[in-house]
Amino acid sequence: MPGMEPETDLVERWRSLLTCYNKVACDLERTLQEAHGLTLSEYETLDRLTTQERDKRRMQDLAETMYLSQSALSRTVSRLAKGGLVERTHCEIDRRGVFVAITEAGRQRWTEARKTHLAVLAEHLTPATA
Amino acid sequence: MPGMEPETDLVERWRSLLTCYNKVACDLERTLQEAHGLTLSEYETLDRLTTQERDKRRMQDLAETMYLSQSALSRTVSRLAKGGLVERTHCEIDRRGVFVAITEAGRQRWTEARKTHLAVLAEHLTPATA
DNA sequence: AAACATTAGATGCGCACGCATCTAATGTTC
DNA sequence: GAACATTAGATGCGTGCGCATCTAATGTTT
Repeated sequence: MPGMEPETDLVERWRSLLTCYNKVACDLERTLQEAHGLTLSEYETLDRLTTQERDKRRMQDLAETMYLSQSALSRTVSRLAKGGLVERTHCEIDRRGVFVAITEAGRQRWTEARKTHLAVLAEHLTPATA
Repeated sequence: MPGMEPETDLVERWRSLLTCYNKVACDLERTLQEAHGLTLSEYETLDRLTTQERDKRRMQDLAETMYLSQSALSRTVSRLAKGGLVERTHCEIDRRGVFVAITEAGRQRWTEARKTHLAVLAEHLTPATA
């Protein structure tokens, strides 16, 4: 009898996703803040900016690869800019657009934070973690 | 050469977890709110109260099976109580403790919301979703 | 039993979030 | 080219969160 109780499976999968995610995210958030003064979103933003080869990214492109709402990303970039980890430059061709570029300080901060990030991840999801 | 690049794998797993979780959670949050006036946390709390057989649960026991901080759970239960979906009763033996019991209205609301919940889950994580 | 430590849960606080809206620039239509 | 629609990103607003702290009840020590 196929499809007997797929609901239970579904809910169970979701619950483990929920639990697992929150454990990791919470720990990451706390640890990154303590050790490097970065929010998880801030770290992830820097990460996108270093990983993707281009040195400049439009907000929009950045948004596509992220999980944040448009407004949340906007504010995250604002915070990073205020801290000097990122620079905003107007797009010449389309002056509505905004380019975001990581600064040297940003790259440095990211390099340090990366170790912490990896350590926390390793601690939580090394084996098969649902 | 074992352990060559476990870092990349680790980060990739995390990223997909992050993305997947946020998609589902965000949709769930929005849909549950619209259709039933429930927060995700509120729904999950009701879910714990109906699924676990006991009719009464101490805050502490409830907290163990959940992903929320103590304060967040406390406020979630407050909201549910204000809406009449849950009842708090003092524990006689240890008067610091608080029992939480789902009400008939709560059970009803949960029953309706469950359909929505399952539908959203099905929509997002039917196949192999990382 | 008086003083101290611990524990259960509530609450003040600051913060990041999503939604809706606003502003300014670009595209489109007549 | 003037009026309207659309688009990129910023901002007002309300909300739920975690952390730290507070309150009240229980345990423990002497």
